[in-house]
Amino acid sequence: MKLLYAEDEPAMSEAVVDILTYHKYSVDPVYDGDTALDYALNGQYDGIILDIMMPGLSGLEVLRQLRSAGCRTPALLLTAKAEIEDQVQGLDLGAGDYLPKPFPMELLLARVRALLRRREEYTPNLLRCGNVTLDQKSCELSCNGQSFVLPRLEYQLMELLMLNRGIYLSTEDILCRVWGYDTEAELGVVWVYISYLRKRLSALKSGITIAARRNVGYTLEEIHG
Amino acid sequence: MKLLYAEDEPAMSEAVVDILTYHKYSVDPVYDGDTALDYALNGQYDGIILDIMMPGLSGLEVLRQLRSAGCRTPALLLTAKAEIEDQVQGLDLGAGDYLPKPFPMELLLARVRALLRRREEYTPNLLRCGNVTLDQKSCELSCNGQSFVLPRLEYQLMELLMLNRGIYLSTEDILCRVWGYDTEAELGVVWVYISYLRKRLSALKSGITIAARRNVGYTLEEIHG
DNA sequence: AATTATTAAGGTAAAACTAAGCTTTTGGCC
DNA sequence: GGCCAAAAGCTTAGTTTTACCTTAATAATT
Repeated sequence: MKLLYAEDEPAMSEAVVDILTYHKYSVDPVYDGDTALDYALNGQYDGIILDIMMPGLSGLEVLRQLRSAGCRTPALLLTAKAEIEDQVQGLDLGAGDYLPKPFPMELLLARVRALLRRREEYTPNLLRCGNVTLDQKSCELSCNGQSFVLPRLEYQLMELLMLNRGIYLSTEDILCRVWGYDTEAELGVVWVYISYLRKRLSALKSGITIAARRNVGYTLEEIHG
Repeated sequence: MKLLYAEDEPAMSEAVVDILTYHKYSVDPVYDGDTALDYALNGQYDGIILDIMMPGLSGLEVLRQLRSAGCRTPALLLTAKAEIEDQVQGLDLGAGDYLPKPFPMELLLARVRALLRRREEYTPNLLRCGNVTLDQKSCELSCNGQSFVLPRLEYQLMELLMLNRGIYLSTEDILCRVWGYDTEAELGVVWVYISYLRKRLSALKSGITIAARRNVGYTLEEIHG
């Protein structure tokens, strides 16, 4: 589970990151509102924790802009001053929850769990392309009633392609975004995994393929005709 | 995609240039503010990355002067000190984004993509000459409903010609600007590619040709009469 | 032990380049 | 002006290189 955590006070941030990391969450800490907004819009998070009082955009403002951009990721607001007005405003903006500082860590963890549970109930986490679906929770690639549970890298590659339909992603881009920019792996592994996915898509008799353009990259494409 | 990157610290610069080049960006590295301003004003860039702390003009100052000169190229600011005041100032000056050092390379790449995506929304990326169009994203050369996807070198040559309509470009110039100033290739290869493009333009029954002037160079020309 | 990840090797088609012979232009010379 | 030769430009066919694809073998995890 990937969380975004915006908090300007370093000591506070470090403590919370430690506790969340210890509990197996993957946390991206940011230290101001503008960065938080940027990360939230460009990254794929399961939940967002926002301090309200921050340099730049306030947590409330970040949330407002996120929602108006169509982002539905559940959010939890933190604040030093437990003012009613802020609370109301935050909840109106679609914050799932609201936590006044200071708070015991147990409470934070409980809230985070609740936040993520709520997400799981409502969001099916299904990516779709043509007649193929990819379940982001179970990593199942399905089509025509059949399905595979994809291994980690195959899944991540498929997800990347599905999230970028119509955009050609270069081999280097893919390597960097799936394997990490500092990976030791060579370009060839991307070709190998593209090949694996193609095999699966054809085994499912899916209506989509991975199209390649020399010197450009790969993208998902529906077969028509 | 062409980027200008101003950074005074050599190790940092080299690392970033490497990673950007690897991802198919064409990067011009400069090492101080004055040079950055000069390049930005005289070159054609799709994006500008500026370190704030630099000898000579600071990144902020470069940006200020650029904007006041009417340059709208999207910019990304980098800085060691994540100071609020700088950030606000930078964003007010029309920097599209702001990235505090140190940062993970993935983040830089994500920012650059976002920066250029924003630009692409506004610019249609279509070059036109007569009844022929060249799509700078998909490399499609189109006319009368028909089209070719051009290979890399043919595309770059066509782009160069389209960007310099009415100007005669010498064979040496073309070799240097398409193949690179340090290429091993001989002049003849330019003639070969001119020939390829002429063949395509005529296959499309286009209304333009590549005109040659002995001892001068080549340019695109509309056929009339 | 089984699944997943990576490397290595061999193949293919497209793209890039070379070389050779051709055509056109230019300018000197009668 | 007309002729010729040299230079410049043009085109094609064939070769080399690159990028991509696939499979199989090996290594690492679980």
